[in-house]
Formats: sequence, C-alpha cells, structure tokens
Amino acid sequence: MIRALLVDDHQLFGEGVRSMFNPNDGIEIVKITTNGNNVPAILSEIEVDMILMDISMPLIDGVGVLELMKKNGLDVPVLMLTMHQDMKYIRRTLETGAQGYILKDASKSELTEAIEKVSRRENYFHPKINNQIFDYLRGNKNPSEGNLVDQLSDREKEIIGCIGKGMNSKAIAEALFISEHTVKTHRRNIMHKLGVKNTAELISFSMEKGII
Amino acid sequence: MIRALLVDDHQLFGEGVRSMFNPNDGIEIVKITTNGNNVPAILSEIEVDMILMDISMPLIDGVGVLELMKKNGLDVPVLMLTMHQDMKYIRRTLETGAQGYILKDASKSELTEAIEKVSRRENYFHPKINNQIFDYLRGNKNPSEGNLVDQLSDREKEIIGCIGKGMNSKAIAEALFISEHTVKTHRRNIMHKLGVKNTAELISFSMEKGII
DNA sequence: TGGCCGATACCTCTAAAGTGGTATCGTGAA
DNA sequence: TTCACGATACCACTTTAGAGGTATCGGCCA
Repeated sequence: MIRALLVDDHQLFGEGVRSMFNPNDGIEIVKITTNGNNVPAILSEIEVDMILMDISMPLIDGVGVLELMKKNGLDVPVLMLTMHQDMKYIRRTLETGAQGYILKDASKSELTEAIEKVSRRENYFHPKINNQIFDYLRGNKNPSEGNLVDQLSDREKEIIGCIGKGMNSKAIAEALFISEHTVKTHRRNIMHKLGVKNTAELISFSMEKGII
Repeated sequence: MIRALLVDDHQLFGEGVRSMFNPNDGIEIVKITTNGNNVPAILSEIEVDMILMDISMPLIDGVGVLELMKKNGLDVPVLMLTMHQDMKYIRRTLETGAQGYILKDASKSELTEAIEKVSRRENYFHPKINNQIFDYLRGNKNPSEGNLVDQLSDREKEIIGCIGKGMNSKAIAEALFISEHTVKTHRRNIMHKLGVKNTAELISFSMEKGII
C-alpha cells in the first residue's frame, strides 16, 4: 500500500482524489492539507511514501513547498499536479527537483501509474508535458530559443505589474525608487524580449501568460 | 437519488468528484464528459436531474454549452463550477441563466447542498461569489452606477479588442474603415467610461472583466 | 416630433511612449 | 579571473496617446 500526502487548496479536488482510490488500488491518501506550509509538520507526524502536490496555491505554491522541504532536509518524492495554465512554471519546478509531473486532466489509470513510479523514486512525466521538458532541455543548451516569459527578470516582471496597474514611467520610478530613465530602459527591454509593439500588447500578452 | 451529468475537461477532477459520492449521499454522477459539445447528445440518451459544469474548458466553455442547450430547447438546471480565475466571467454567465455557482475549492458538504438545491431548481450561490452577484444585480437596477462594462457599446468593445492586439489608433482606423480621429474619440470615451488613466490600465481592466 | 445617444469627424496642444544610442556597477557563472 | 548579464542611468529624437474642445448624422423612444 502506497501512503500518499495530498497538498491542494481545492478541497473538492482533494476529497475527490481521496475517495477515488479504494484499498485494492494499492494507494491511500492518508492526509490532505490545503496549506503547503504545514507539510514539514505533517511529515514529522506521519510517514508517507510520496506527496501529490498542486503547483498553484494561494498561500505558498508547490515550488515553495519543495524549497521548504529541502531546507528542512525532508526527502520525500513529490509528484506535481499541474493544470494547463501552470505549464509556464514547469521549467522552474524542474530545477527544484520534483520527481514527476502530471496534468489534472489525466485519467485515474495515469495517476495510479504516476503515483507508483514516483513512490519508487522513478521519474514520471505526463505525455502532454513532454514537449515542455524537451524545450527545457534544449533551452538549457541554447538559451536564446525557448520560453519568452522565462527570459524576464524579477525586476522586469515587477515593472510589468506596475504598468498593468496603470502607472506611468514616472510613477513607477517613484514607487521603486529608481530613475525614470531606468524604468524606460526596462520597458524597452521587456517589450523587446516579449516581441510586442506597445504597452497595450504588452499588457494583454502578460495577462494571457499569467505574468500578471 | 439525484442523477447528475458532469462536464469538465479535467478527467482527474471529474473522476474524483464521481467517486466522492456514494449511494447514501443521494447523489450519483451518472455520466462524465470532457467535451461540452456532447451535452445535447448525452441528454437525449440518458435522463439527468442536473448538470455540473466547469466554466473554463478548451473546446467549448461552460457558457457556450449553456447557449447550445438553450438553442436545442434543453432545460436542465446547471450548477457552474468555477475557479477563482473564472470570477471575471460570472457576470457573463449570469445572463445565460445557470441555476447556481460554486467554487472548485468548496467542501463536499457545500457541493452536496448546491447540487440538491439546483436539482430542485433553486438558486445556489457560493458565499465567496456573493459580492459578484450583488454588483451585478445593483448594476441592473441602476445602470449609471455599478456595472461599468455594460455601459460600453459594441463598437467600443470592438475598439478595445483591437487595442489589446497591439494595434495603434491608425491601424484600428484602417481596419474598421473609420477615421483615426474617430478611433481617438472612442478611446477617450472608453477610458472615461471605465475610469482608467491610460492604455495599460484599460487593457488590464478589460481583461479582468472579460471584455477581451 | 423632439430629445438622447452612439458613431462619426475635425482641430490643437501637451504629455507620454517608443527608438536610437552609450555606459557603469555588482553578482554569479564559466 | 574574466565575462555575461541584470539593474541602473543618461541623452536626443520621433511618434503616439491623451485632453481640451466642437459638430454632424441617424436611430430609437417617449
């Protein structure tokens, strides 16, 4: 019997997955938490063979929980649960070292297979995200290609956020304690990186990609 | 026993919800489909008391399915399943006439209550979305306040769409066969109606509200 | 029929965005 | 220890957006 901890902020999804497995599946969700910050505490109390973890959560995201676990020296294999919208994070999470990735629209049999593999510390990647993995590996060899969004620095994303709020370059400069010139340079670099012509396209692109 | 049809592109979520209900809950998911286009065909084959429907789906979204049902004269109460990200669509879907709305992070008991109410053709609104509903109703009674979006004419929405694509006033003018002056007047009127300062805020507001 | 409003159009002027450069500094990777 | 890169800063210039007006025309509704 594989004992699994489920970390997901969607109660409905969590309880659904739990009741999906019956004893003869060889898998049991022994605990569900909606707050990733509780993971270290839970792991010190109960023993699990693997963790099923949602990537996008409000309080702390899946990557954050992974980092938290690393910091506390907790070594439990993790299967990340992602939605299509999270695809953009996959590269980030690959570096943090999850054991596998599966899409939330996978079937029960796929999930079962994934849980089994991950609990044995084998890697599992859902077929649909293979392209992302491939892009990532290729991107490492040739960073000039690949994901536009990941080319943005944190500062640049911060600037985009300000622009989206309707702030002009001067207001952004004052808010971030930098010169207006610097803000304009950032804007230019951002637009160049994302391949957009103007502010309107920048914002609509950024919102579509989930940068803001 | 309430017989329900579940429409959701996330297989895992669907199967999870299905196995969450056992016979003594009084609810049974008799069928799951990941493609909303199949709903009319399914309804002609099997009889259900209500439909649980995800809003955001790739092939056809929840609102589209509702419209499709209306067109085919199918009158089955629908409970919409929404995620936080879908909140912006709620106003749009209210007009299409779903019977209730529940968030995907609701608990099993909340879902049970919602399904029971909707199957009896009572309305159910999850507490977290009450504000949205309230805004909507207030907007209807007093159009000068509240609902900013509905003050926009179709032409104005069309202009917003063009701006979001990164087109400047000149390009929009050429595309719509009108003068650049006219486009600028529209832009000004739109910004005034929505109470935004600049293009960036216009686009981010419009995308949040689901205008584009 | 008279008034309201949306779509159209024009003028002028200022502010802001966008484009072309260059350059320094610190940090982290090769 | 170079070398690359992100964050910072500045200059000069063109284009566009934004704000102030005014005005015509056609449809809809009371």
